[in-house]
Amino acid sequence: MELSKTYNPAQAEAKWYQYWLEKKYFHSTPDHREPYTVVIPPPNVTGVLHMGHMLNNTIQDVLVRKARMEGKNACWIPGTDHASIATEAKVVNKLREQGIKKSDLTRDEFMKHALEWKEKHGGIILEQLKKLGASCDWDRTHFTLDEEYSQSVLQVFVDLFNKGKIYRGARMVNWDPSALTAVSDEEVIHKEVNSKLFHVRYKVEGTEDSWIIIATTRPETIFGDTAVCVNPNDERYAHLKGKRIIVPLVNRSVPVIFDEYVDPEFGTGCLKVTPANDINDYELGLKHNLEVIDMLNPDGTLNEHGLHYQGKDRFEVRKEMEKELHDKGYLVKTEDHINKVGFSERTNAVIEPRLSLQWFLRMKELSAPALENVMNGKIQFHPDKMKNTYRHWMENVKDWCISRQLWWGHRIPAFYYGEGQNDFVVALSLEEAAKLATEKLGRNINPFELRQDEDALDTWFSSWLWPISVFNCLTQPENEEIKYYYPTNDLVTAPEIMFFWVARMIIAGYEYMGDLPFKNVYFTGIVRDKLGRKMSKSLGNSPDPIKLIEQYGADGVRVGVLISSPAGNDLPFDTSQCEQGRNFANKIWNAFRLVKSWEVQAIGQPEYASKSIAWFDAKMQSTIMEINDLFEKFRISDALMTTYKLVWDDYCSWYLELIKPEYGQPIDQATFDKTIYFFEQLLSLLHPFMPFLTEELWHELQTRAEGDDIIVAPFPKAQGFDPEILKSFEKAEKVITQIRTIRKEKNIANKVKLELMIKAGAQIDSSMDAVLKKICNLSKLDYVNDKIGNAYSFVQDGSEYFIPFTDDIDVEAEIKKMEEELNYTKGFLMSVQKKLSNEKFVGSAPEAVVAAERKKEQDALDKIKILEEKIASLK
RNA sequence: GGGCUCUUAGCUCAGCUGGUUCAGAGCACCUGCCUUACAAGCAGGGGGUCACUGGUUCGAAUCCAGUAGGGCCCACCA
Repeated sequence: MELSKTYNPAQAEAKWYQYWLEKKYFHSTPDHREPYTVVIPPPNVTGVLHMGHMLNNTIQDVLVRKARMEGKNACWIPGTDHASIATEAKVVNKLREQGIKKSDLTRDEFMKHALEWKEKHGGIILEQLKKLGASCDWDRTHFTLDEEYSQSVLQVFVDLFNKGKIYRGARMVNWDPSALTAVSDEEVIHKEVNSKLFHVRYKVEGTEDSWIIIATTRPETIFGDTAVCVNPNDERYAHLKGKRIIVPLVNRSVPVIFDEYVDPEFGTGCLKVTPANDINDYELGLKHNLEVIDMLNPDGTLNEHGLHYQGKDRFEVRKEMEKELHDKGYLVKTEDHINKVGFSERTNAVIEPRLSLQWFLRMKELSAPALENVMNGKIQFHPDKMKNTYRHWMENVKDWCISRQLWWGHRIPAFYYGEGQNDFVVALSLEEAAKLATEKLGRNINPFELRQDEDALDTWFSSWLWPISVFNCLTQPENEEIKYYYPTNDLVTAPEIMFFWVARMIIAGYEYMGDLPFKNVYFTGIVRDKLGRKMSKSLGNSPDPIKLIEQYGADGVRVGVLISSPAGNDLPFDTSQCEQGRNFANKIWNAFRLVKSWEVQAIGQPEYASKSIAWFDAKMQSTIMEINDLFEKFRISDALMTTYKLVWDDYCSWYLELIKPEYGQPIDQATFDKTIYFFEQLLSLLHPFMPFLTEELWHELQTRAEGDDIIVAPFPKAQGFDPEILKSFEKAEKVITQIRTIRKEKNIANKVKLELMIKAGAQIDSSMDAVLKKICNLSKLDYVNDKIGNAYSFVQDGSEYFIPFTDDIDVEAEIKKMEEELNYTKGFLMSVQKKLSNEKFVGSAPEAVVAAERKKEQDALDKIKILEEKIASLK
């Protein structure tokens, strides 16, 4: 059958993925082998694959496949995250389109809709990962809202509550008025925005015409003002001591308070205080015992305190108030101002500080072992410098607000028996709660008297248990699986979620397992477009990964995303990289076509072939050492590049060209066998990066016995090798390049045979002569004692090489070329001699270094001598 | 504002504890080639005061200090 000139990925990909699944190669159960475990960073259940996932999961698959080939019991656990805010927002939107308001639904009804949504869209992303070749154990797919998983989340909540780590309290939280929920500090993105600084005058109470001017960016919060604050050292306002101020529009009388918090340099040095709507003002309020007036509804509109603005959104109010304040003579001036505003990561709404009752987790003590064991290297970060960022956060860790005012999530297992702030118990079930309440109150409490907390837990409060709960350790303690697979080995994730997820998993690991959750954390970079912008859906600058796979093949895309993506570095992605990957796949395919085309016969092995085999074997062994070393250091891109060069340059460009029989000629058995063996070794090295192509060729090269598949073939280990062969070959390479250059410059076709005469220098190495003869298409290779006239010549490693003219040449040009080389060598010699004449250098540098310089000097002198003689002879 | 980090070829990056792995790789570029594995290819080639300024040293891309400019994280200046 005629083989296609190019590799056709689509067919191979479908075939082999199915094959691997059928053979259960991805499936893992505990056995006697060393485990190698990776848990996937669970993508949003309703998400679709983007380039970030591609990068992240390709790296994981490379690690997992390599471990599997190394004979480890590789287990890569997939799954999805319920992503409460994001998913609930999607469901709410969808319902709105259908004319259904969330507020019209009961919690159960809403959950039903959400689950339907999840059934419909859930897990698309996992199907997409299969296209990429991800070798996850799909039998172990988890979802953070699954029953058993949920059970473990609630158990942890109850446990931490009982340990006194969880408390409920009124706190200023980041309120998302769009999602109607509190969000954590980490979910708030601060951005600089252009705004206005409004200078508004407030009248001093009891005076006719005495005013103070306050600068604010948020005039609408005037309705919540309960004080005016100045710096006690500010002379300008000393006269306000004991005075009260009338807040404009509302005509509320508020006290003047003095606090060093106020910066006299900013604005007018006079601050309006709205404790309900600003975190700093809140602190001031606590300190100075101020009244708290919240003028905002949860959805960001003004409430009854907003008077005639009631029901209008805060931003609309700001605009209208500018006019009203101006018309009524309160607005002194406005000036442009740049300030930072917090936006919700999920909904992009402007975050409002809001006072509310929330649940918190005390972090300080809990996080101590997590900090310690990263800093002491028990858990390693790649790149290592990420530790610094981690340390900074951990040392300043704040309590974690774990409640969210959402339904799509784990409902907080707190049950209220009264209206008081502390009239509740925490338990795993209603019955248990009733029992506890009965004990607590000393009177009988029935389950139906209890009311469960309406809030759900922050999504990260479930994902922080991921490496533990995928093995059901909390619900089935000490089970075989957790004992076998935990701690997991490597975690591959994005630096953005170092605090959200990585840090908290480490915390949970030490708290619940008494041990680290993973040994290595590999931080990928952010995938950016050509212009350096982050690839995102909203910008529309992210290519569809599935289309890319269709276009370039999964292997091509995998190579494309890995080829220039060192750990921790951003990946500036361009589809041309996938082209490079596809071309590489094609190159390998064609190497296979060549090998496949040979006819094997029982003939003797030529010397050039045995030499080439010896060289390539040494080259491959030394490169395998390098590759394994790079893997150990998690330098995945470099490992790929090193493999790439071994295959393309050394195997295809050098080795195959060397041993290739002339057209139509057969090849000897020994050489053929070795060539196949090398090919198989290379395919094995490539398999983690390019799983489909390698499996395809593995089976094309030979008919295989049952179970002889590359996915479980041993990953090559370096054998010993003779470095001298590598050196000899390197020298030969230089000579070959010289001859090729002559051919090109003199326009001598490759098929024209040439003669080569060598006047050997002291360091001549003739071990590769057969190779030289073969690849340079030489009819003759002889050693001579005297120079050859009428020949092209060059000097390499102290020996002179001559190629007798095949026809007339330009002598002048030859002389000119040699004179140029002579000049360069003389300059080089001078610099070396200068160094050697420096007594301090000779005195203080190590002997080896001085000796090396001396050798350089001698070599240069030799070369100059040869060149001068040559020029003379040509003249 | 604080902390961390970076600056090497047109682009993306290697260069460990200062000296033959010292100025490198891949891509891009230029010049020849449609040579029966591969033009998604082959062969050859050009290209960098290693951000800047000082210092330490016989010797600095490499160590130190400062300057400039990026990036990331944290932070309550209305």
